[in-house]
Amino acid sequence: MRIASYNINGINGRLGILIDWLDETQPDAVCLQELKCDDGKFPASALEKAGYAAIWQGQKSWNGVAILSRGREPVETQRGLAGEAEDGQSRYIEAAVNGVLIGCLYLPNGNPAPGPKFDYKLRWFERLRERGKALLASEAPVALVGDFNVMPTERDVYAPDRWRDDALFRPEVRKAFGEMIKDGWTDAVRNLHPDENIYTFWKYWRQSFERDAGLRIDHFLLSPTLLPRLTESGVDRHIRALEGTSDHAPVWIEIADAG
DNA sequence: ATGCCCGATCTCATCGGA
Repeated sequence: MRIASYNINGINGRLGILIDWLDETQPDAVCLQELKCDDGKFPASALEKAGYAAIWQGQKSWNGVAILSRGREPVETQRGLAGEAEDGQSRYIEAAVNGVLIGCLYLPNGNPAPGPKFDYKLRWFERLRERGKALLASEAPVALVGDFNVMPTERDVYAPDRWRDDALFRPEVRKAFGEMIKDGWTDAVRNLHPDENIYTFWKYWRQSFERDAGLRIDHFLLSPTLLPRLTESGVDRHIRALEGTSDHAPVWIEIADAG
């Protein structure tokens, strides 16, 4: 079973790229972030023609997350995170797909830091952590998938010293990610490739992709009950090279069938 | 130290992204 994550940065503006990539790589489940469209403008019928059922949590202009499932309906288990009643930002949706519980998330960017946006990021991270604890306690096979907006280690940044004070790399945020690892989650891609420089995002500016000046910020956190089935991971870098593409590349993992 | 490049928006400029 292939599970992919893709921050598409505007789903309707890049629908052709998305459909072609689905046809090419045929992931079984896809977590999308930054839809940048409200619920009514989500391209459900085009995706259905491509063979994918979907659930989504849209929002006009910003944010927005979706889970696609190839050939079967995702069974929604939650949308949004508890703990902040006034939160109108669409950043979390969760569903069971083929026996795996998948939480699709788009963690807040948090810049500028310090400031209210950074505070919101840290609160959101804690709310995710709480949801994660409940999922771990269930002992279900779970993957928390998406754009975490954090580089967990120096290896995940092309130039760490330039990012020290950034909301994606500040100690508070890396610590929050580390707390989830302590809770029992495993960073799937890093687990398979401990010593490689792997990036999933490159700025549009200054020919970042051509220079491979990237960041690894799109992650898969696996529960201990799912981790033994992890076999492979990769980044579809050729998608980032296309004209009119997102600033993120799709990332994927392979999960073996349940024993 | 700042902007660069992008998408969305009732656009001709601003915000948010990371």
